Amino acid sequence: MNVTNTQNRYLTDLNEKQIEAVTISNESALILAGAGSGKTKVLTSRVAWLIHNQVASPGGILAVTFTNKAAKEMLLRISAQLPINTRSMWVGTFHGLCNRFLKKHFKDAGLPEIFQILDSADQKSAIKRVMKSMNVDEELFTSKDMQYFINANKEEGLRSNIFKAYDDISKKKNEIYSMYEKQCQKEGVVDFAELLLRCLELLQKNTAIREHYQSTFKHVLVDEFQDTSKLQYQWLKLLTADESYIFAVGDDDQSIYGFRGASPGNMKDLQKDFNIKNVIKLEQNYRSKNNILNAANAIIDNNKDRLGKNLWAASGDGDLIRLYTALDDRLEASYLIDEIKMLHRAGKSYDQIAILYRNNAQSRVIEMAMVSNNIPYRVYGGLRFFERAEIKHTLAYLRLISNKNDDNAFIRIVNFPPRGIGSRSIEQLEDYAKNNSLSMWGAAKAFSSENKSPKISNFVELIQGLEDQIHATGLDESIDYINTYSGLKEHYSKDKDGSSRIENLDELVSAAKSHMLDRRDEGHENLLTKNQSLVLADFLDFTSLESGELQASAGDDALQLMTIHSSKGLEFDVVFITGLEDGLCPHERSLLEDKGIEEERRLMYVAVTRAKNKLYLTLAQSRMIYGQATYNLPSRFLDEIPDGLIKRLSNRKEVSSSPTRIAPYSESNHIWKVGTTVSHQKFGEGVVTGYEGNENDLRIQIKFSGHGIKWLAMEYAKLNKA
DNA sequence: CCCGAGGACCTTTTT
DNA sequence: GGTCCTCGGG
Repeated sequence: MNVTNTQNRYLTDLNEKQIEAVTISNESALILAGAGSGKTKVLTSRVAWLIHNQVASPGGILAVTFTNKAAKEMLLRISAQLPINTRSMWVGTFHGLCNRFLKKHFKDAGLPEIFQILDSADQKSAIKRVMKSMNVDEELFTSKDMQYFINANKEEGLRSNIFKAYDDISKKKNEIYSMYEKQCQKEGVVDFAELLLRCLELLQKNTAIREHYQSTFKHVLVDEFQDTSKLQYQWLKLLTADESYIFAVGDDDQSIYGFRGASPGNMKDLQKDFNIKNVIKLEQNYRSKNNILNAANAIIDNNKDRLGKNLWAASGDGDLIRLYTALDDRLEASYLIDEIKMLHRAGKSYDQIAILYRNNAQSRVIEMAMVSNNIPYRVYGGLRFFERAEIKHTLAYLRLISNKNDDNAFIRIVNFPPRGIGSRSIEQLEDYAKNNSLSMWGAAKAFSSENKSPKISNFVELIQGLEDQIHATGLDESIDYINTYSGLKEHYSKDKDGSSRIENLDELVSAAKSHMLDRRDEGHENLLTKNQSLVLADFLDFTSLESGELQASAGDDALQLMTIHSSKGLEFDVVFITGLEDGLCPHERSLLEDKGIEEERRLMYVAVTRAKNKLYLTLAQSRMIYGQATYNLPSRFLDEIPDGLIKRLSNRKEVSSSPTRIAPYSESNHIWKVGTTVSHQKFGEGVVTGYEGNENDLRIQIKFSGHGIKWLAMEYAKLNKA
């Protein structure tokens, strides 16, 4: 490879493989980028290289990621490398870019100019409304099932008029789906899946638009390609015409989002569809010590169907991996405390230490231990800023002002804060709206002009007053005004724990302010001054698409607590992977799924490769799950790590004072293994989810499909293997 | 309208 | 065990 080119300062600190990836010419590429191999660096250097060498203009580049955080990071790093403005580049998330397309071509997409985006919670309540209006009770299936049905079909590109019902239930579901589509269209709202599907359909149906973008985007770059869904892949294909090239970066071993539609098979399809001759593998790892990498390599080697790669580092072996077995989950947590205190005394800052777990429920015990030991910590995940109830309330006022057809928003705030418009009045409005094909707002206005209800008239006036305010002053001031005059602040001031909610409402004002400043920096001055309605709509898009990561008190030196899933992409000096028990990690439910165990193994691989210098693996022999003590075996993944890499520690803090515990009964001694399907005379079919006791008194925990979770004493119960 | 009792639920998550 | 939702009485 010729790297002597003087023009390419973008290549100076890249390794040979990275350079090969960055400088690939006139062909599409699949870059198999292992954990810690400089994936983002390659992607942004690629953009810089393309532009610098005039292979592409900024406007000819489309780069897509999954999260806003990643998109921001990408833009930041591109502009750090290149002295150009990045405004003309299309860089963003799949949803953000689709929204941009749909906004630009709203007419061709069959949408109103100002349409609102529903987040999952909004979608669910919209579905509930449909089901209620069709008198479908949630006995047969829930609104959650329905939500899954709709999103899965949209993901498959199936509209309700194409879907083929195979039984009565799916027939009913499809009827609801159809009504839901109509309702969204009428109300001018679009859910997340719709953003993608609508955009795909726009490109499919409209040749002129499709060809325009195909000739515009010469280079389409995709990050985390293994996480793309089938729909997203189709979208990418449609945007990339014959003379365009796709540059996909991903790692099949880090595909952990199968459950939400990720289709790592796209990597194989890509090779075929884009005629990719050689996959470029980035295997040099710049993050972890070799003991850690070798453990990761050994674990992932048990998966079949990999594209295959082996990580290595030039940085030496490092410490052995420490494996600690605690008697129970509380003692596991106190081991964490001991180790962390020790590390901290040795000068390690808390924020370089992460505690990972498989599910969120596990954080409770750990958090309690942290609190009682005064160790600062931060839990990732959970409720986002824009998802908080009080924020959604103010946003609903804004949404209704922005789009009077948004019945979701109307219903949310018509009686919040309480203003004496009870469920009976709301039902009357609903009926009136239905009979006269009006929106709820339309019905309220009709009621108001006929003086049917003074309370509803007041509400109509309130909204109109707030709307005037929006047009009279800036967005942030208007939000402040709404917070007060809607009565929200007063309402929360009466609440005993309402003060934090009021703080959040004020925080929303600053969020609006900084959003406008960002827009100004991005050069959208026109958008900001010309038309208040568009300013508002733009802000509302922002609040739906950017869920608002917890305003991280970035300066704080705090321990990092998160699920393994949310640790993807991050790195820490010290990593504790906790709860390494069969049933938890791998999760018992994954054992029932096809290929489930392989995804769990990838999860383990992701967890292990987060660690730079020190890796701790911990497990507990017994653990409280759903209020029950459960006994699990050590995770099977632990057996996959070569012995030479591990230092085993066990029950270092023996608890002589604790009451006699039933020793965990080895699973190999009985036939009722976790995951076994069994049948019971009375309860029917079920799956073994745990067990406790000993030879003489063995009890098995079984989850029955119809009767929930039961503990059965094997001495009495008559069980058969199904 | 508010509050408390009772029931169902319980893997992972971004947009 | 905890949370979230629903429903019914005050």
